[in-house]
Amino acid sequence: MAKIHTRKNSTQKEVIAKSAALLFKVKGFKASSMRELAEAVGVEAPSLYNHISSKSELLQFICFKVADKFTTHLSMVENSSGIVISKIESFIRFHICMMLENFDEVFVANHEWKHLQEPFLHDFLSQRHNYEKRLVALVEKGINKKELKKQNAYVIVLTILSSVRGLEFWERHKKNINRQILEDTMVDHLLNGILK
Amino acid sequence: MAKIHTRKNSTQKEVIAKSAALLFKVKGFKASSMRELAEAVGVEAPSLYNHISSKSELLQFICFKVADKFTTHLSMVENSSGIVISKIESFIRFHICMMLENFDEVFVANHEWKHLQEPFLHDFLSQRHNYEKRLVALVEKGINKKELKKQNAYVIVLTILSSVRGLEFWERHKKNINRQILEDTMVDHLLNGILK
DNA sequence: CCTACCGATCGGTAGG
DNA sequence: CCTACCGATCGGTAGG
Repeated sequence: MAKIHTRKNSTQKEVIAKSAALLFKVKGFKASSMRELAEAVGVEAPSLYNHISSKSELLQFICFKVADKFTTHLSMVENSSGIVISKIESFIRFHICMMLENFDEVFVANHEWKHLQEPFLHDFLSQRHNYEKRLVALVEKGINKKELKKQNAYVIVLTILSSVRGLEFWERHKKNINRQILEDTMVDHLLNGILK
Repeated sequence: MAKIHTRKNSTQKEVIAKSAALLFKVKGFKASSMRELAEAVGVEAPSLYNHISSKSELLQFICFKVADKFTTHLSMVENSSGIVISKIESFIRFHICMMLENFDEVFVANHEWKHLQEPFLHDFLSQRHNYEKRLVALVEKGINKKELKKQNAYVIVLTILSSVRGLEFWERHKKNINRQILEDTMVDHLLNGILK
């Protein structure tokens, strides 16, 4: 009985968070009101507070769920066998996949994190910084092993991360182009630029 | 006398817009209050309305100033002589330059345009769409002339635009790396990925 | 889950 | 350029 109660609560929280991600993406965190969110969910605004403690907590929930997924995948890639270049390809394809399949949440994590409250803001930025550092280390490993051209590893990581993030602008054109062509063209462009 | 009055007004409006760009960048448009802006400028909030008509007008002013600069430069590139690849290089370097020298305004135009009111929102998006279309045409011309690999031109434009926009994340690290290295590494990475 | 409601803050105006 | 102020809206609470 207690178990069911808990499960039902967390499910409803996830329903709210899903609506919140869409709303925050479209209007931005600050411009989204709890009354709008309540309407999207189908309840009155005060009822939301039976499932969440604040508007801010919703943003935390969304941002850290996204951050965890990226971190988890990177750990997997790091621990896998294979050459560096195929690890980089795997990480690029995962980013593209996340952009296409969890668009609202990834968008919110990318654009609205600045509205996180401390200590969550610091934690989030620290996680992101650590993520970038691990990617730089991966690229440097590829350079040392002569798999990649000798270039500034940080700039390369910046370029790759930015490019895949740019799929935000993709949404409008989703129907006009095949996903596989998108993914392969992008991977090819990004890898050919750094391959030896 | 009338001339001086006009000039003084427009100057003060530009001072306000400059402070607004910084504020909107740091806190976002919706989270920035006119009282904060007034404090940054050094007056009381109602005094701002002697120089601007609304908070929204400030956002328009910033966004369209940026859009105009990009459009103007692209026209120049299109009308210049030379091979396509050097036109693309010129456009990449101009974007990098804008990111580094008009960071606040470009950031706001990139992130806060969604808060523009109609009909300005429609106008802005239409300008941006037109800009992208002209870039796609340029890349396609390069492909037809066999200067570039045969690939989907839109994905290439998307990748390049996103990469240079990614310099937003650069600011934090400005002091740690030489600007010329940044620019050259990025141009090299992006061009080598599409060169034949 | 709801109705009723509160204190804070917002963009902007009146009037000088 | 200022002081004084307004109506609207916000996130969130009380109480049932």
